[in-house]
Amino acid sequence: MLEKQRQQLILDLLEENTFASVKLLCDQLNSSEATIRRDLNKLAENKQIRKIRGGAEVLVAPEKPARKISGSAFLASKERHPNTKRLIAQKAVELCAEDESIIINGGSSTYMMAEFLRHRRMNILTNSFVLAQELLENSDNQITLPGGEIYRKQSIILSAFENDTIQNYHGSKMFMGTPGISEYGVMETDPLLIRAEQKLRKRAEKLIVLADSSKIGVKGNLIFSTLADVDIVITDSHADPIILNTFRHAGIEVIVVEALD
Amino acid sequence: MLEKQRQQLILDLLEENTFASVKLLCDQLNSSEATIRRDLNKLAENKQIRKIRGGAEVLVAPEKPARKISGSAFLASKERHPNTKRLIAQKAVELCAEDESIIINGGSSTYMMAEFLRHRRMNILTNSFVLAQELLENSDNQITLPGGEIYRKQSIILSAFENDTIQNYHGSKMFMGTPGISEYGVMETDPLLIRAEQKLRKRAEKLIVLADSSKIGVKGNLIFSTLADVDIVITDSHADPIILNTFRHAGIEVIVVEALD
DNA sequence: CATAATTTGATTGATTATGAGTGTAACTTT
DNA sequence: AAAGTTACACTCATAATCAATCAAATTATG
Repeated sequence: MLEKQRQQLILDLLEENTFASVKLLCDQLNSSEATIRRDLNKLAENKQIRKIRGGAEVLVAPEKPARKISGSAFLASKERHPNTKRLIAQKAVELCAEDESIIINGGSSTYMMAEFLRHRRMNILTNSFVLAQELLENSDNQITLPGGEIYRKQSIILSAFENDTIQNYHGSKMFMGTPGISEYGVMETDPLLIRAEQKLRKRAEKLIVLADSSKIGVKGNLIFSTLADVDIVITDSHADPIILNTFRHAGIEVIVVEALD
Repeated sequence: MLEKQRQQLILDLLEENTFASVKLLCDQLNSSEATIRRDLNKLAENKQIRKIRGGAEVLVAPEKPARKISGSAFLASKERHPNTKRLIAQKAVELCAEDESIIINGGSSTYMMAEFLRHRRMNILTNSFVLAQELLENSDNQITLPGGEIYRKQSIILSAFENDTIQNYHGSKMFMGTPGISEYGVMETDPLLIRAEQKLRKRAEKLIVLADSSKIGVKGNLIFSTLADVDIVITDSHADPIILNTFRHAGIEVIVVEALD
């Protein structure tokens, strides 16, 4: 990770919390104590943060942002292929047996699984606060959450530390969306989330990626996992067949639903 | 690939991610390090990007996305003394300073604290899913959750295991309601909840009990903690003064608000 | 087709960032 | 007050990044 990028993430984390310990930052940013300390010194020199024993805090409490409360988290997001994504989500749920234990990583694709989980009765571990909310209200599934602070930007629970409840969880499948999947693997954009998500991955036997055709072949961003670590990809019929064959050669089961929009 | 084309792709990639390392750009654009560096130099000369060690960043950071929150109504249980309980909750919040770290145990009494936490900015650890929901939507407080499954009966998170995120949490105060408090201590009805709640208790310096007059002197059920472990009791003016004196003798600070209904 | 101009990629050595180790200071616990 | 723990600044060896140089490859031009 780049120095500047790391420092920006430190600022972001402080924005969320007003305070962050050195240990937490090491954990979150995957860097050594020495590096984090150097970063904190630089940021403090530039009057961007205030160093305090054990970590750092924001200089001035940030402005309270005007808040708009509106419907569900992802309905607002301008999705491009809502109907196709819905079909993909449905197919994902169909892969699950009753009473199975699964893991659902937060995101707009996986959020759509909620509709089809309504009349199921499974054990679901999810880091998505809004999905947990939805499932708690409109389904009979057993919901488990990882511990941690709620990352407001995406209302996802950020488990900072290694020893967490989820270490005792075992899921047969983990479902996740992605901004892109290619021969390089599955991508993720948020450096803060990626580690927590990879921790989730370890708790599940199989990884199932929900990726509509606009995600197929898209590279860039951070690599969440290699193709070798992916078991199933669910996509739609507009996906490039050549790339899908690459996936199949990598031992991935590719499920194609019909593209609707 | 043409030079101009390559440089446009660099700009596109930066637009997406804010940062890009030289290595990543080499991979993405299939070019050598030297070429990428030359591109970056040109783009930087034209003030299209800013070079940083290891890569480049966009000139102006993109706006952070607006917060996404979904709404959910909490069905307030038909309590017997809603106005008095509200006053007690208000008094409880008044005990807290800005930026304090506190723990709020789930329950109908403590849920009412949410209204008064609206314009505060504190670090709040709570096992109450609905309280977390409410605070996430209507306050700027930092919310942390213990890991575990959601106990539907009370929508409280049940941390089953010992090694949890909350072991790293430290709160100055823990707030809790109770079905009864007497010389035997603070009571709790649910055997499933009591252990998880006692674990929370250990993470806080002081224990503050919210107990309207109908709870004072009530025995029975399970003992959550002895009086020796209680620091403050907030109750109303209908409470039996003799029992309140017992509390004071046990070293407890008793705060009495006026009974309204 | 040959030659010049430009672009590219590899190599080099200088510069800078990183992580581990160490001793000291600050804070806690006993 | 002493012992123990944690945070911290410092040094040093290693690794990564970078600008400069030069040769090879590509493209343009007469």
